[in-house]
Amino acid sequence: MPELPEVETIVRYLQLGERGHFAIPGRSIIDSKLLWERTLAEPSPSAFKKKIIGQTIHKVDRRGKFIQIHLSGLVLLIHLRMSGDMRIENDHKKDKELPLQPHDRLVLYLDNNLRVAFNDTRKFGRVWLVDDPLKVTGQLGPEPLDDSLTPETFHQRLHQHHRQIKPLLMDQHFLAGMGNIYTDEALFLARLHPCTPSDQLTPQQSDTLLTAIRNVLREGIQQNGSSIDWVYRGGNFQNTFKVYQRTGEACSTCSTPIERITVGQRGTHFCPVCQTLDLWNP
DNA sequence: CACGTCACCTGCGTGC
DNA sequence: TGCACGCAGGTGACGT
Repeated sequence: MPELPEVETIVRYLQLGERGHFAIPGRSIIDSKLLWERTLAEPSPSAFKKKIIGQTIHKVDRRGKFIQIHLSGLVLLIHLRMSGDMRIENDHKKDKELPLQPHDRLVLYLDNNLRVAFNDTRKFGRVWLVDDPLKVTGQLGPEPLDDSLTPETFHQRLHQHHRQIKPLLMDQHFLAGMGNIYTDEALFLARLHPCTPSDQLTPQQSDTLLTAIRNVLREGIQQNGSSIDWVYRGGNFQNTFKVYQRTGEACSTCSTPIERITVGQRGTHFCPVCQTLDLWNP
């Protein structure tokens, strides 16, 4: 489910709640419930409970695909992996607690009767409670939407590797936030074959690629993310996919059927005519 | 260093 | 209807 735009959508939801209700900044945490132990990467379940109770939520932001909930001196980091989601709701009326949902893995109880649930069907998601978020996010590459990443730097970084462009873009050490959907979409916009060696891009192609990446991410954020599971949140990006999961459909540019191949063990969608692999390009 | 394979998990769509 | 199979938005540990 979540790539950068979906994580950004969730972060905004945690910051603002819905229609002005359910915002979590300013609240304090009065209890926690861990329903699946392996969800918690760090620290131990008992230390987690002890440390998190009494903490105040100061702000929520994002680094790559990590949600960062800044507390009083500690930071709660959440990675949604494939199927994670966050939900804020009214916990109880009087003494009766609302039943939890299937696949809820961790629940935080706030001081105003709200509860925040981390729900994760496939159990791949992870949560860390640490003093220094860089312990977890320190090795991430640059934020693609940050202006400090210039086209020149991006081009240089591409040329520091000799790798297929798609797996490189999805490598979180190289760039933080790209996933399978947005990478396929960006490569289509930039007219680059997913297997193009990263050090063969011309400065012009690198520039076009960075612009394409920023365009798909911004569009994704504007549409509140992509997935089917996100419809309730207003996510709409799936309706704008040009290649992802459109195998066999006509390319929007040249009408050639979109192809699906496997690159780096991931399903990869592209137009074989618009996205040619020219290994001899100047 | 680049790349392949497997592991971690559950659920859904497809085709027999 | 039942069932096997392939596939899924991510990542990290290994082996070559």
